[in-house]
Amino acid sequence: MREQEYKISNIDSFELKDIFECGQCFRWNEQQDGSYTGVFGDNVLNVAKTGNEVIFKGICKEDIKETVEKYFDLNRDYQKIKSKLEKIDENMKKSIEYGQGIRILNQDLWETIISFIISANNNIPRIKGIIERLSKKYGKEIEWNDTKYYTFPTAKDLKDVTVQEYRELGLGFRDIRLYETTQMILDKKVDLEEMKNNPNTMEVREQLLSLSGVGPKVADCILLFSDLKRFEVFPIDVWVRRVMNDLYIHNEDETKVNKKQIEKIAQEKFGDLAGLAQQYLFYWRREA
DNA sequence: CTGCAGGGGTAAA
DNA sequence: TTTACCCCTGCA
Repeated sequence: MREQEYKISNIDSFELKDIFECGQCFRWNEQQDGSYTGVFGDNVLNVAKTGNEVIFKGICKEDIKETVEKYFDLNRDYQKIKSKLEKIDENMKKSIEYGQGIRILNQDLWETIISFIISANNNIPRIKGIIERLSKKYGKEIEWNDTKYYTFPTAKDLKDVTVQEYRELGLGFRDIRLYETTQMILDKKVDLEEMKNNPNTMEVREQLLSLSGVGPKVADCILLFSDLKRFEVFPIDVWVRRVMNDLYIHNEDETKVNKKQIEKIAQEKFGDLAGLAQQYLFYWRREA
């Protein structure tokens, strides 16, 4: 554990707000000066951007350059992906213009599973609150700049936590789901390491769906936002349903739009980049 | 002030 | 295909 710093100049597709507010993560918070501080793995990092320079600094377990490159997906050519998506239609072009600085983080699989189970039928401020309380109570403390931060608890950390204790943290009806999923993962009924090595996304998806509290939407978010990094999935929530209906389907009642129909259009239009297309459309529709 | 819908869905009926 | 679910917020 040591304080480190790393700077990058002239990086494309990297805007703090786009990355941290596009709905993929819950543990990054904006600071007074516009920078963001967050916890991931055993790291506490602050990210600031001034002009065309991005500065990462904080407590980092391994080498900060490698840590940052992996977590922020820096080795992927977003420019190339975006220029491909832009050609699809005017809507896609507009949404990419709006969220041009998005990068899809490589978040820890276990943390992503638990976080998105918590996200079900829930709103962001409350999701963030629950995750903070969970980390504070069961995670590991890391102090930096006179502030205490807490790592996301591991499956082992949660081994003996009861359903009632989850309820007291404010998890609501998600308490039992968190408990059951933690046990399933500890018992290796679902093997997370094996998943990362399995190139068959639909097979991995099925395994995720067997976890308590993981339905189609949560499974797709996990596939896209975790270090599984499967860009061909297309998570459909109320906002995506809304934007897809507005743009391509034009049904009078958006809540009645068939999921299969949305999936078909997404597959045809965006193919193996559907996940990223979804993120631009989602962010654009929700924020703009 | 009270009542109620709705929020980045899931599971069970 | 429909409905309840915990908790919080916004609004009638």
